[in-house]
Amino acid sequence: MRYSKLLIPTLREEPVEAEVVSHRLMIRAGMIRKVAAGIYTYLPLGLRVIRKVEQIVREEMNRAGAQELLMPMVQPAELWQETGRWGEYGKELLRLKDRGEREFCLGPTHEEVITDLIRGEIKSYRNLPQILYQIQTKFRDEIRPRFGLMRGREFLMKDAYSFDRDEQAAKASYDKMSKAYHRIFERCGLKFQPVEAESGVIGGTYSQEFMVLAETGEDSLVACDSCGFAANVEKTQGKTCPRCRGRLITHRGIEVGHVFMLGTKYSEAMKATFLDHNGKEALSVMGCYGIGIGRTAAAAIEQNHDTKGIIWPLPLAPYQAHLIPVNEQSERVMITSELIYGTLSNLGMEVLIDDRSERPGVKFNDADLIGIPYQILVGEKNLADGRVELKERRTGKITKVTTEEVIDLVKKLVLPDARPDES
RNA sequence: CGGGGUGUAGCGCAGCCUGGUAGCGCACCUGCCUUGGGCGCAGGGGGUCCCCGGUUCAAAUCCGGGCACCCCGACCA
Repeated sequence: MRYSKLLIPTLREEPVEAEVVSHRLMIRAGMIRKVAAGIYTYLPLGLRVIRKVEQIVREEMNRAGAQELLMPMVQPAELWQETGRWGEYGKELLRLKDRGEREFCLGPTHEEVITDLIRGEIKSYRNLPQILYQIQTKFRDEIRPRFGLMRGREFLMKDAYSFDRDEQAAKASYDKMSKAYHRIFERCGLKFQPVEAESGVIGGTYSQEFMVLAETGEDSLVACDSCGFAANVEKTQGKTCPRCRGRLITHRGIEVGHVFMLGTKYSEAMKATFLDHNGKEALSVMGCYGIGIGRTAAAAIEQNHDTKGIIWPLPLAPYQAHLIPVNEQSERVMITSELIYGTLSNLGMEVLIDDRSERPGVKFNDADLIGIPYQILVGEKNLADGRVELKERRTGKITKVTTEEVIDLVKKLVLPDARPDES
């Protein structure tokens, strides 16, 4: 894509409202803009990153045998009254009435809706297990939204729900999802730690949180230095590991995913039953599994940035290569740039070419801020020797090579991770 | 929801105490100039001073009420 045609409103100055680095950098890099407290517009660059996260999540959910569906954001009060959560959920549940004075809420989660679906459609053990997921906008009227996409009121979440014939089968679904989560966060290029956790308002028997390790994280977790046990702080008292009595070390983290064994809490309340192989009525055993999409993107920035800006892990980068003609008035620079741009694009790469009529310093600084992992600099200076520069954003390392070589190099660096361009 | 703070141009702020022509930097537009790290010169556009009410000859400024947003504490992907 051509920079001059894109809406990427970068800012030189620090937005004062933003406290944490991911929030600041997302605003400065022109990825998001605030509409109201905890409610944001994703600009083109931000949306591309969101789509990258979504796509990885989608691929791994599908690989694990989950099926994608899409449920409504507006949900009728009746379903919530059935489980008793209309009364329990409190002010975080944003309630509204339609023109006929019927009560609804904006969905903060979808156990009621999915259980309603399944009880109507699944009547036999032969149709179990079912794992269904969606990537959808949630609304939780948080007491105090903050930190940009890290804790918004409106946010994108992948939520999955499993239905099984018994505890044992449910555990298998749970393990499948847990394994998928490991793959997802690995593929996103994040350092993370699964921890044992409480199950909170969602209810259920046990749960695991997936924490991205970052100093600025809102959550604390403890990890054993000898046996690998890890838990969130509420779950563990004491300084010694409950498993092996080793030493527990505290870390900060950002909760990006959560897997729950729900048991029969919802199937019982909503009478989601099926006939087992003896023809006897039985309750579905459920699990639910969330991933904060925007929060994952924000966590990636918390973990990958420097004083100049964002350093995207390649799989989440809005573009894979950032081509900078240093002086767009030089014919030679432009011819070489266009050649590289065309060739890389034809190879299926996502290339951003900065064709703006800006001074070099502006382009360099914007490039470092936006944080695309590979920059290709084309300027008179090196072109005199028939060379261009390949700069790695993370290390700042510059390699001077010929045009043919840079195409070959970037191809090798980028294509093993290349995904089809969804836009 | 409690405590603290802010609301003036797209962004960052000054002006408010002591009422009297609404300002500065960045960004934006035009022209010239410049092109390897956020150039330079000249000209220019842009404001319900958060909203409602009050005091006053006169309110961004003083008073009352409301709203929004930010920060600190208990819940959550």
